[in-house]
Amino acid sequence: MKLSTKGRYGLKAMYDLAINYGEGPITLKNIAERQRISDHYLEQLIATLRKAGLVKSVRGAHGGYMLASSPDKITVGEIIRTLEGPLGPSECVLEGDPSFCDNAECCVTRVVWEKIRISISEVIDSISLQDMVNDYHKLKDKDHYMYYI
Amino acid sequence: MKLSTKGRYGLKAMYDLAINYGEGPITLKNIAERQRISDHYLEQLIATLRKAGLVKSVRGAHGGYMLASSPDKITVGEIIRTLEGPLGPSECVLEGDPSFCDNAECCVTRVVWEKIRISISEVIDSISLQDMVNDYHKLKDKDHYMYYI
DNA sequence: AATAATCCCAATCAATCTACTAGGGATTAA
DNA sequence: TTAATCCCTAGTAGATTGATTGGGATTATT
Repeated sequence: MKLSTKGRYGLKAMYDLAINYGEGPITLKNIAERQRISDHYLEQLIATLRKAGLVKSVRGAHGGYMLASSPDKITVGEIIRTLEGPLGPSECVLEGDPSFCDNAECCVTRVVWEKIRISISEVIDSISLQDMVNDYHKLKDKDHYMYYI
Repeated sequence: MKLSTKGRYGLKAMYDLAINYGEGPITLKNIAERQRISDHYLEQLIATLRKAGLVKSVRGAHGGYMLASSPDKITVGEIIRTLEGPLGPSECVLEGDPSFCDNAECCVTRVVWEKIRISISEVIDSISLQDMVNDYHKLKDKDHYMYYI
């Protein structure tokens, strides 16, 4: 019941871009260093986010990446779904196209999975990158000496 | 972000035992057939549940399994944790002993994982096997012709 | 025009995990 | 004694994870 590193690293990267929103393109290398992620691996994740329209890229020297829209317009849910696919603790309750199950109409166990899926969705859809940036500034103001990425 | 079949089959099996609570020992073969699970595989899951004290066994001919306590005393959370281990979308927020992270005190991403973990816990700890049995009876009363396991 | 910095892309791979299967031993009711 | 059951250990094919490798394309700067 864990997220893979796709979702985890991906959110870290998007959060990093949110912290640096408005500063022009941020290089992959910088993000990877700050977030301590293999840069080649992160490249693949960012490619997915770019194709999904969450991130824009600038090629060539002085290029890099930036959020495609402002941090308050991007939710944690969009990011995680883009990288991990439709959410749900079981195939039969996956968002969008739950795979068919003979018993779906009357499966009591399924009711449980559905409740779990909904509660996860509620959490991740209610948190925007801006919320995370706000948390960052709160933490930063409390302990000046620490590095909060 | 899916549960493995351990948690999914395990809950199905426990639900089956809850439906048949008070009827004496239920054989593994019966459970496996009703729930359409490989019996040898289910055996391993039930062994785990038995060692955790959620299920009692009766050996020999006419033996089988039964819940160790009444369905209202057993939650979905106990069952899933027993089979899947401590819950959490990321190592750093696992229940019980979150693995150490240099950044834990000030990691904004971690705050998100913590919220997900808590919301999942709230759902699974609030549902007992008795709740599932009640759902079963409600469904059964509505559509008499279907087989609700 | 040359160069260095960057993004872009496809293929490969070791390690781990998942969902079993195989094969046999121990216990007990009939 | 026998058949029905639980109990236990080991193996395993296939999928997935989390990368690594090795290049190509684009662009700012010199």
